[in-house]
Amino acid sequence: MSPALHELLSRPAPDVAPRLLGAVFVCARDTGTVALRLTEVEAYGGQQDADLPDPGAHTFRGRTARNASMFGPPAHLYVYFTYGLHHAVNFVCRPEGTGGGVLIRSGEVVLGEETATRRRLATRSSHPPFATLARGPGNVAQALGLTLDDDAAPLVDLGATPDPVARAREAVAEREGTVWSGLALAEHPAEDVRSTARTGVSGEGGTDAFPWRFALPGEPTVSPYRRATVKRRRTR
DNA sequence: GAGGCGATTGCCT
DNA sequence: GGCAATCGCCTCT
Repeated sequence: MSPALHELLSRPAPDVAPRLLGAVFVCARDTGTVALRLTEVEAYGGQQDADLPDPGAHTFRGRTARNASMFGPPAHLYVYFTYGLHHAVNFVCRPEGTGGGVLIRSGEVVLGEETATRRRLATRSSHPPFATLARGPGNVAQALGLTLDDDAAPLVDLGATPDPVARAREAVAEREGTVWSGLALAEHPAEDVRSTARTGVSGEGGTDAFPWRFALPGEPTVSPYRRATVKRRRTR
């Protein structure tokens, strides 16, 4: 892979995340190819020796079997399974070798709309509106066809171009018939980026102390903000 | 070895 | 706005 993406993802996640908005994330699978123009991401920091320990991150309590890939080389995927039914995907970052990542929260489907729709219909009773095909982390993973099998998979660097969508299309054609994931960066960073507290993160990590959710304003594909669910004791 | 609960989603009221 | 669904990681006993 060329050094550009690797160099970018070697930086701390909060620096990387806003730069990913507008980039195009391609996942080519046997079951179809889908590409997303990223509109919403969240940064998750490294462990104790990062500048700012991140209590909202999976890395916070150290390396485990589940989060091992987050401590691996940058420019790889970290896919995890949660709530017994959803997958979510991160790009692994590496601030000073402490682990970290950028959660892909939402994107606009720019390639493979039919495939994405078919995958999403597997768990829905109604046809998903276009803007919701990849809105929310669980929906992103489902639309792209990502599962735990894709954890630690490498991210192919498709370069930085003025037209990442076109670049993604070219790459899909070039690599027809193979299974791969890749990222085409936008040549220029998005000018208008909104940062807020992270969605669904409980405790201190979900407050304004960590304004590490980044989104493109005005995009219909950006997920609504939700607070972390309040813990309720099970009543037998 | 057991139990709590999560970087969520979609349907129901 | 409430809450069920559903599984496995992680913590504590």
